[in-house]
Amino acid sequence: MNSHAAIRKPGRAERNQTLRRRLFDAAAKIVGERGYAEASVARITQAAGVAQGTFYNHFASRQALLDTLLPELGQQMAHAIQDRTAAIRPEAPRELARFEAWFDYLAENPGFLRILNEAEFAAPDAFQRHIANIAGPYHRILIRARDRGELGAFSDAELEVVVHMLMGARSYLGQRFGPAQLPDGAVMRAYARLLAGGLFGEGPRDPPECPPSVA
Amino acid sequence: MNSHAAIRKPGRAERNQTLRRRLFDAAAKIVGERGYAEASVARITQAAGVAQGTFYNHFASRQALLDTLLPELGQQMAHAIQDRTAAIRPEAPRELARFEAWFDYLAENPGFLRILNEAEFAAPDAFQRHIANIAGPYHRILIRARDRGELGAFSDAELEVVVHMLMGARSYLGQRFGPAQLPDGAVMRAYARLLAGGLFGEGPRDPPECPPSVA
DNA sequence: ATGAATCATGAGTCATTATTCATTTTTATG
DNA sequence: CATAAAAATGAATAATGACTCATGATTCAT
Repeated sequence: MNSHAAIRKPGRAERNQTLRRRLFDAAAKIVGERGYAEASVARITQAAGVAQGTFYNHFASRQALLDTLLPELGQQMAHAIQDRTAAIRPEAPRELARFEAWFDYLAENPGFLRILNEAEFAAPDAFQRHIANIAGPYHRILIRARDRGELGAFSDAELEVVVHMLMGARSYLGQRFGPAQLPDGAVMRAYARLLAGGLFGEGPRDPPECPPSVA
Repeated sequence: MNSHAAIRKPGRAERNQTLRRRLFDAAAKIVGERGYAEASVARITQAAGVAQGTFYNHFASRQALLDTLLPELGQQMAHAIQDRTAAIRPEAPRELARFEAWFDYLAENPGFLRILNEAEFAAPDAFQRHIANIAGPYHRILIRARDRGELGAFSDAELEVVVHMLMGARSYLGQRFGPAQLPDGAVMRAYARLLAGGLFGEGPRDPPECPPSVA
């Protein structure tokens, strides 16, 4: 039914999808660079190259679009990290790989961290959904690792706390040490050391092996 | 010169201070409860019981007031925590006390966390200043503790990373487990365990000793 | 007390925004 | 091609908000 040449024949549904995506991408770019407050309908539609009224044929309201941003991009981020780390065992190097993948993702998607962090206030529902999306699977991963004997004896509730600690740590580190602000790999090393032996563990089990009993 | 009765004699300077404080407190309350966006000059002045124009006799602009919120309240918070933990030694229990004091402070000042976190976007200069105010001394404290031999062999740069990890962890935990949302003291226990032995430290030196291998 | 400086007031200005709607253009169908 | 449905348009609406300013009150030094 597509004539004989499949050159240009967008079709109404496909066209709608494309335009919706254009608006979404424009919003993501603006929010990532300048924040939610600057993402007015006027600016978004201008960046997408359509008239203001068009916006409301694709989204019920400005807030509706803003609420879509984080869940969608967040899933994208989660998949990017999962894909790179799912196969690694045991859990310790896998967790380090997740951490590294997070920074790589931030480097490739410079606007993401702002979209994520500011969402807590500019799109609270989206933010809660995202946190649940990430924390839930993360929690289950740690529980399984513990059951395999690869973690300390944390309870389920304690592991949930750990998950939020690690997420908070990533968020702050992402802001502060975004591109490459610290000498060499101090960020990775600090993270690895803290997870491997804690802050107060006498001798970290990295270069050596076991703490020398009393020293 | 105050007559013989020191009843009421505000004086211009003192009065100005009082009014400035009234505006500051009103803003802090509104921002803490409803966010920076809701803290319009109209609402602030109404809450403070003055006319809108009065605002500009005490602050150069709305943003100027918003920019003073976090640094001032942040110092207050820092002192509250310092006062309760400065004397504790060694560093491990002291760090735990800081953590506990943070949650106590949040419980007593419910608006603070929002003022802090949203400031990253609503008052970026103030936010950076606050982070520096907290991270700097914190970093020095950890460096001294390490030099006393109470920490693992972290480098200075690594300790800076640790500081930001801990700050991020606190921020996230504060949001998610604000009043008392987790069964008993799982938050404190998880924090203590992670700092004492890391996430992957085989046998944490707490209640049991080793997980039952396979179960 | 008096005049000058300081402060309080709130109505008015100007700019910005989300959203609607009458109209036009495009797309699909008979 | 003709017609109806769907989508695009952009000007109009209505609300909000930061900031200004002319006016009037208060404070202070003399």
